[in-house]
Amino acid sequence: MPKDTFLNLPKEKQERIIDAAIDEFATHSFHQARVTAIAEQAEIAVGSFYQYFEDKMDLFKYLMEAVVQKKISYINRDTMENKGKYPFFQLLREAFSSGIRFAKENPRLLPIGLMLMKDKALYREIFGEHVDKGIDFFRQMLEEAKAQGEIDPAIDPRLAAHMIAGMTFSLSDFVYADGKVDQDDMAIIDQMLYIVENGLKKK
Amino acid sequence: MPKDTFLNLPKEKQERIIDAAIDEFATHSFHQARVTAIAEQAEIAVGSFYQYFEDKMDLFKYLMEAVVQKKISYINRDTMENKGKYPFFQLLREAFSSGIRFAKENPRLLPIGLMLMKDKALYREIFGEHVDKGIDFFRQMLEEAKAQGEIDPAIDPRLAAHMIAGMTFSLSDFVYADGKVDQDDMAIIDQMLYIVENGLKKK
Amino acid sequence: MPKDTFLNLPKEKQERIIDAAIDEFATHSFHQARVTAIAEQAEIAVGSFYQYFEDKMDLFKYLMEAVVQKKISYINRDTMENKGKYPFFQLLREAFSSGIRFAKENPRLLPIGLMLMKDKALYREIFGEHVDKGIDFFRQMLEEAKAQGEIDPAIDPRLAAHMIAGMTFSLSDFVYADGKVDQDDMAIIDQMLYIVENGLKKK
Amino acid sequence: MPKDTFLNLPKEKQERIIDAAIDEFATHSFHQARVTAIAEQAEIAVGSFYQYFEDKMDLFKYLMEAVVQKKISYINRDTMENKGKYPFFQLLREAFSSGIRFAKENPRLLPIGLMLMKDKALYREIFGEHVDKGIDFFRQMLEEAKAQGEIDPAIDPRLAAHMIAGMTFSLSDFVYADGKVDQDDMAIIDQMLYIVENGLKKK
DNA sequence: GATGAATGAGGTTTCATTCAT
DNA sequence: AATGAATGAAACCTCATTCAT
Repeated sequence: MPKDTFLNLPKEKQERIIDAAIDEFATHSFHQARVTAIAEQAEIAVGSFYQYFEDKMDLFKYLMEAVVQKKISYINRDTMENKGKYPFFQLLREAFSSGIRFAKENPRLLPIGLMLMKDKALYREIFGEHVDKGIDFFRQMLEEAKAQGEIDPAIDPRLAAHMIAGMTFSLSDFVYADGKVDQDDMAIIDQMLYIVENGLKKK
Repeated sequence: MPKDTFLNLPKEKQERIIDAAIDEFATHSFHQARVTAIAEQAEIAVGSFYQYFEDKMDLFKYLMEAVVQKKISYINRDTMENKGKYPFFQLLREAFSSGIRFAKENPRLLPIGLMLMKDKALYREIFGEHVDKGIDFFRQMLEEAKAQGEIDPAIDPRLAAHMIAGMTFSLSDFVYADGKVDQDDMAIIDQMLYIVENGLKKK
Repeated sequence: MPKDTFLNLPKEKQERIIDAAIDEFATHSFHQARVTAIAEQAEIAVGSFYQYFEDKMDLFKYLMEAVVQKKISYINRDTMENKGKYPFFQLLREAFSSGIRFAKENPRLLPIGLMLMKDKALYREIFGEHVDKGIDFFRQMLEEAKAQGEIDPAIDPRLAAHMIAGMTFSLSDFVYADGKVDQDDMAIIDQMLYIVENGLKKK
Repeated sequence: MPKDTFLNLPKEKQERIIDAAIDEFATHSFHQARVTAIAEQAEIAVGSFYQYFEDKMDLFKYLMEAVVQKKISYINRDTMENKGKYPFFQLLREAFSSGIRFAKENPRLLPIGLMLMKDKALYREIFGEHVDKGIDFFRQMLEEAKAQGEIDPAIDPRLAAHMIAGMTFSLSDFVYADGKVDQDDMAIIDQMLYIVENGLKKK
């Protein structure tokens, strides 16, 4: 919820500010990140910063919401809208592949997301009490899949959801650590899915 | 490397300080954590803190090393020493079960570990350049298992190692989020292993 | 090298700060001098101080350079530029008289200069390795005068330079200790020169 | 005025402490000098320090008085006692030569003396209001010499005293800067005296 | 008398935020 | 709306001195 002053800014300027913020938060924890540094890199006056945002947290929240939006934007719309029609493992494949595409194209956002994910206090401040939407998302999918008989009835959806969520982090880490994944990315996803699928599916 | 002054302190006092430090680091990032708060909670003078430790980082490093030691202490010694003799999935089971026991008995250490794991700069400061021992550990195990024909030859050990490492985090998270896991912990591990085993093993 | 922020300040404010700094450094050694005291006396916030200067040393260096400039400004320009044309003892007279004028008109700067002169480590930090420009200056003058046959060939210019440099301190001290020298200042210089001249000149 | 505890200490220990103190004060201003550093180097406990001396200043004063005593001890006793009988320039020669001997044999004391000499506030704290005994000493000598007709009646004893005192500093500096003066020291003194004598004596 | 841990006031510096132009 | 100086509350850390054994 930045102020209107920010939203009325020319897009180019908005982007300069957002970019500067991303750079700062990508390399510093929320508390270490300096408003002054952001303003400097964005080539705006510090005072202006406070005409655009309530305070540092205000910008950070805005950033996080934007990140979430962006991440969602990577998910195939059709898949999104017709979730019910697709088999579980195909949805999972879409989730992973959108995740990896997002990670590859927005590498600077990864460390911010990770940091946030691990700082529960911060997370709660931003997304409220209910602590992990990602896990819930997978859990729901798993429960439906279980109901459809797609996966092994012995599986505890809660645990499996945690595992899968963890894997998406692994994927990100993997991409991030090894830099540009020039091999066939799909091959990686396929392998991961292959493992998960073998692990979960009904026998 | 705390100073001798600290090591000569009565155990009870040492613990008070360590406990206070854990509490502070569990709820604040390294930079956000305040020496003063630690001193206050431990009921010592700030000056005393600096007679015990070089500075905040010194304490943090000490804490991290202690955590690593403690974590290692949860691993069954026999398993540790005769790694070669056991089948891969048994070793994995031991790794998971020691991890979950550690997590359950030291819940306050989890957030610190997670935070550290995600702050690469801090991690490097403490454990040096070689960035992820955990992943390396699993990778090596996987390569040997692959050579032994225990796992699917199509598996990329590097990727699988990332996945498994990610899962240990999931496990911790799971334990942490749900608090005291009063159900049969082993059942959880078994389920996770069941999934992983089905995913990885040679068919 | 204060920051631009300082240089852009209204002269009046700059002076208030410089004055406060001089007062503080005149009565305290560099390490004893407190930034807070300077800020208080100058009636600025401590934070402002750090918008003007990098740190305490930055201010001190600036001050010292300003002092040197000011001291130089007291030397008659013509004498400065046509050094070669004037006889040694006339140059010396000019050096002494400019020194005494400087001392009389800037009494608060004296103790700072003296303190600096005696703290070799500090001196080096500010003016670099080459430790005593004043002495070198006199030595050079003496060597030329010796070559011109103006002074006794038995004189060791190095020693004499030390002596003369020492005397300039004496002069300053004299002025400083006795406060406003209301007697004829030139008479003092003349007497000093009379002594030195009789001591050095060729017989 | 150290406490009796100090004076009762075995000479060897007293010296270790004094030496450590000299080293510390020779390299740091009074305020920069650390009691802890002195205790460490002297291999005594900090607590012990405070059983020997009231505080840091107490030690410093004691040191300064010891230095003065030591300096005096370099002056030929006969010269001291029969001051009246000797001609002025011979006394001056004795003063200079004792000074140079002292400087050469106690090089570490020089920077301390210089520092003190330039920190009027400190000086006053230690030697009381009357600011410069050295200058007074020379002034008195000069007045007597003037009365005896030994020196030029036009000379102002006050100024000349300042000059001569300044020169003793020059001498010290000279010795200190150039390290071990292996040339004939007396030659240096003679030259200095030659200059001074020619400058001052009655014509 | 000796020890060295304990104390806390005080100093420097940073930085989010406000203010005046 | 834009600017960037001004502010002052912390934070870290040091060290003279005291205290308890």
